[in-house]
Amino acid sequence: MIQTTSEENYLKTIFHHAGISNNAVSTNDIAASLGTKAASVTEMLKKLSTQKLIRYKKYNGVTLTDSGTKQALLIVRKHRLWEYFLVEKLKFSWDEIHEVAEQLEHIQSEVLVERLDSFLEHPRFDPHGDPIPDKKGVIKKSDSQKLIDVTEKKEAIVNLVTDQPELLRYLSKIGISIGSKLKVMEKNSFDQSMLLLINGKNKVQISSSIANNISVQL
Amino acid sequence: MIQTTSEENYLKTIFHHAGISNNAVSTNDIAASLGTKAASVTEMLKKLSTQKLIRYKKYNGVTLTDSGTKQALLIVRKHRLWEYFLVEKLKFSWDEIHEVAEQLEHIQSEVLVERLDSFLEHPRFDPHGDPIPDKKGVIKKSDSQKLIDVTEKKEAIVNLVTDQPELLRYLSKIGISIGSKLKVMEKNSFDQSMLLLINGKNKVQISSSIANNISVQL
DNA sequence: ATATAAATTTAGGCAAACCTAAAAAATAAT
DNA sequence: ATTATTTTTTAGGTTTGCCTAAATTTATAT
Ligand SMILES: [Mn+2]
Ligand SMILES: [Mn+2]
Ligand SMILES: [Mn+2]
Ligand SMILES: [Mn+2]
Repeated sequence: MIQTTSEENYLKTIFHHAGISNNAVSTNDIAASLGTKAASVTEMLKKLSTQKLIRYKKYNGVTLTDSGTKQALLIVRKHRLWEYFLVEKLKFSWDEIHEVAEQLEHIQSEVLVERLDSFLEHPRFDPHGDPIPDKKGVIKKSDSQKLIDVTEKKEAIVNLVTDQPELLRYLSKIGISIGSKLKVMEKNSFDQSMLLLINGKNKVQISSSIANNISVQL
Repeated sequence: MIQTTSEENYLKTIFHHAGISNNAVSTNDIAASLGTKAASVTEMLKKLSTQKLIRYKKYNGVTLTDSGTKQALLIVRKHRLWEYFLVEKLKFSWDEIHEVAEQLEHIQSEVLVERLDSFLEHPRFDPHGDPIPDKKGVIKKSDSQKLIDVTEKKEAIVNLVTDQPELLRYLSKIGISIGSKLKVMEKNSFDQSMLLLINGKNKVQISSSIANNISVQL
């Protein structure tokens, strides 16, 4: 069954909130993410429920069924493949791509996704470091930890950042990208801010909210 | 002002029916093309009219305004650029691309269109030979005539075919593509069918309805 | 010129996806 | 254990884009 763009956006949002362990997601959280109102969410949950894409019991939040998860993974796959395309082929910067990918992810054509994947030579991560699910919806788990949890004096490689334009532009400005080598010079125990040495060159002080949106591999 | 997908489809349909000289287009023709009913068309015409995209007078058909023409040309530009992309980069065949391009043409992002155009190195014709409007909406007119009008014994190069999947698959089967050299061996004056020599190799008999959907340059 | 047919518009409804305001249920605080 | 707060659902509307059926206008045929 083919979903509407709106239904797809709900599935994707539920997927992102549920995390790997498929926790129940609340009506309010969905509404907040989608910029709609709780009443609208309730309506849509009923619809998705009759389509067996979610498990919904009044007042109890929702979880994705296997079928719903599969659909959500396909949308995420498309989103990330298109983001990779925009950066690698069309020379967009990583902060310009999300909105366009939000549109492109809803293009309905199985063959298009697979041809795009081949053309891009089966990328495994999008420009922000997020893993791209394969055709079957399998995601490669890379071990990664938040920069904020890295102990002083340790070195680490950036492998994932949050896909938020303002953050991304800021990171570009201070010279952080996927693959950057960071050394944690100092951690301020009061406000959790950090002094970083980036690629062995520049020292930059970052706040905890920045450090919270960067993940690294040691 | 940003148009809905539906509004864009109406503009594009009016554009295609109006031809170069921007003739008035009838309600019924629009309905037939879009697979909707005349009543729905009338409704939409009122809406497009208040947006000054068309000139509409009850019972008199519609014409595009300059603004409407500009919008239509942009949609056509996007459709054809995406078709070119699908064939040249993703290795689709020319009969598989129209439906996907119908979706892609509605992606809203000015920068995307221009980056795509650059990436493709500013193609001037789509895979069916249709001209791609430039950024300003200018279309290069190539002189071209219908194969059905070519006189016996003349040779000609295929430069445009109608974008209809069944036709395209048939042409592929008999070995006709853009750039093929055709020699008109015989014209049957009874049913307008033709015997063609394709690229100096194969002789193929085609009906008038096929010949009507192929254009050539002498 | 008048009757018939075809094209177009109007009137009244429907489904999707949103909204606000009010009611109901669940949670938290005294 | 009540009361207050928060969360969620229900009820009733709106907009967009579609529909059918009926009315109106235009075109065609006798
Ligand atoms: Mn994104
Ligand atoms: Mn991303
Ligand atoms: Mn096409
Ligand atoms: Mn085409």
